[in-house]
Amino acid sequence: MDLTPRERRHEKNRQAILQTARELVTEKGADKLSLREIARRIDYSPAALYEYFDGKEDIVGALCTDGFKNLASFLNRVPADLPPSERVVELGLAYLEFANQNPELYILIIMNLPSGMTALDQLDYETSPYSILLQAMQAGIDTGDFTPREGFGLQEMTYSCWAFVHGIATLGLTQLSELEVDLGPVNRLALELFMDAL
Amino acid sequence: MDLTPRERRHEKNRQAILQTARELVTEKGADKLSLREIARRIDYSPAALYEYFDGKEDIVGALCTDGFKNLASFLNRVPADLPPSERVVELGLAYLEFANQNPELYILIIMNLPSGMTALDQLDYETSPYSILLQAMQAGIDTGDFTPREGFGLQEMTYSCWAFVHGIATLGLTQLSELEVDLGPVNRLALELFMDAL
DNA sequence: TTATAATATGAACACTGTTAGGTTATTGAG
DNA sequence: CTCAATAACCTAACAGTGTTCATATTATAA
Repeated sequence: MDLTPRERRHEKNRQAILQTARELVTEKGADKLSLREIARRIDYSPAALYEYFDGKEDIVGALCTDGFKNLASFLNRVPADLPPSERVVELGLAYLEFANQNPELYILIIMNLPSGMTALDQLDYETSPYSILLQAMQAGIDTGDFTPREGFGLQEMTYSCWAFVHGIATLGLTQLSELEVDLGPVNRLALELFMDAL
Repeated sequence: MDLTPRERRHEKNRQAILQTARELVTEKGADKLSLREIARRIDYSPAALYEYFDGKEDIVGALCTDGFKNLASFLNRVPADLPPSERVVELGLAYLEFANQNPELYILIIMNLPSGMTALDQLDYETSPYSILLQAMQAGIDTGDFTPREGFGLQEMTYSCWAFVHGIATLGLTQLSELEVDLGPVNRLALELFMDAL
């Protein structure tokens, strides 16, 4: 774990690049992310970035895995001892909170499947958003709060739930972004209703 | 309604540009859409496109409004005389079918709010996807199939329904695109379950 | 046929991501 | 401390991109 000064500098510069990229995305949108602009802001030549990343795709990839962890941390703030259906609702709202606080980043994450690593493949990550939800759903089934049906078991319930929240998030960020109404209460009601159906 | 030869030619060229743009999007993805490539394929100089469109944004915009109409036509194939909850399920599945048949175009449409014209603002269009769903939901309320609640009336029910289907669509196209499982049956079950909750 | 308006072009500008080759700075070994 | 090795960095260039403008070509209407 003890790094040489050189390695520390390297990591520092890497983070500076990533941080600048994040800023650029949040203030100008994902499509306007530019390597040359990053280089300008941290006083590097464009080519220098290739000492730290393989290219633009690599930087975006790093931004995504980073964002995923951040999202997971949002979800982990939800108390684990809530009744299952309540917990799932809170997980959904936490997910939506992340999306609303980091709109451009969220869209970037969603739209960018990190090259071969589908979100479902991150199942092994103990802290991955999907597996967090999966565990909560399992708990709900165990307690009898959720009733699995023919052809609609744990996987399908989790999938549906994820899709619902995901849909609310993207809809709010794209189609309804100019709507000034606070959809928080509505979303809570919708999620609770959805829980009743499971 | 009678157009001069010149106007006919103009419209023809416009459509050629749009058609080529569509092809380019569906085969290479929305982010790889290039004006110069369009020009190459229809044997025009890049600058000539500006005789027919104001620029790239304008072309993408046209592609979107066009796609919206196409989506609406998918929805309009759903029989109008079905029982409301069945009809809404079929509307959802038709929506998903459109998304799966035109994945890149669907994402383009969703991600591109046509400059100030929010999807909800298209409410006046008699044939807009949202208003089609809205009417179906209203019918469901009238027949007593859907029960409005405190703070969760027609608008909110439609919004939730839209979000759910939308979430399934985008999730399938982005995160689960490599999944070879046919999600059709699962989606049907999920939608039916959702209807029961309303 | 000719004047006018609509089309189309070529060349340029300001960008972008990426690569190759050369230069400077840092490091660890002798 | 010296010196070779390597990491870090830069300049310049290439191949793209969207967009603009002055110019040329073409088709239309008088």
